Amino acid sequence: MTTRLIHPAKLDEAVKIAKLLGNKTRIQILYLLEQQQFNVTELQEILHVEQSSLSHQLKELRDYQLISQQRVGKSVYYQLTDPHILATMDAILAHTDHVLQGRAHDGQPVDVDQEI
Amino acid sequence: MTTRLIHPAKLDEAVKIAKLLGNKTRIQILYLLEQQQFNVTELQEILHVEQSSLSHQLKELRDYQLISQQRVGKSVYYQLTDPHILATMDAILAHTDHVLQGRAHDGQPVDVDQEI
DNA sequence: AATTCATATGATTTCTTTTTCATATTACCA
DNA sequence: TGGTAATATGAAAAAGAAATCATATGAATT
Repeated sequence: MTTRLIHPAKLDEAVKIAKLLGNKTRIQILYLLEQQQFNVTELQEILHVEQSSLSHQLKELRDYQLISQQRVGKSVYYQLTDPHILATMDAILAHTDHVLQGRAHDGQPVDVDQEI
Repeated sequence: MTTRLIHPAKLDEAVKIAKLLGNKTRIQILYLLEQQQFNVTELQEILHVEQSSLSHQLKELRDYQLISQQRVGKSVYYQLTDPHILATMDAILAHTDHVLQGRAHDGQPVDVDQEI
């Protein structure tokens, strides 16, 4: 019987993506930018993350080319570069639903999104 | 315009899953167990990971109920508990392909899997 | 041109994850 | 029953990621 492993280069890449998504702030940023573009101040207010910290996170997403910047006067707007990542995020969120459903023993439906 | 955020509980869960997949050994374990069950020694040999280290990784996957154990004599066999995770993994691997294709400038097709 | 607002960056500190080491547990075998 | 093979576990060490702090940059405003 022949056993397959994930090819090393592919594996590295997969781990990188998963790590990027393995952070609250970064997931929320992607989730927000899916809806529209935001500048850094707006993201800061929505996410309650400190300026520098947010900036560092944005850099990670930029470095991986998931988002891109565009300067408008004093502010910098961010948008999704690679909508393909949304499919991956959706898969994770779908799994999340699956898990939350499965573990919700009180029969209450799980509230999925939150308006702000 | 109304902006949506991911609900906190869901977000936490999503981050957990993503983190679990954000590790070479753990992804490979899931990829292997998708194919068949393996005991710890077999996994060790295939993955070249030290016994204790592997055992700790298996525990994480167990704790999150992605895999389960079954003792057979002296050895312990592991299997996937929640095949739903495979959809998530596939999405990540698909994104990986997308990225590797995009960055492959030499026109060479990217070798995806590896037999062992 | 000096000041202020928005954002970025590098270095340091703090927190988290992973590995390693030593030891425990459980089953099999002589 | 004592020994050994397979796996698990807790604690400590090492490696990695995130937050914080101080400062830099770049555009607007006075």
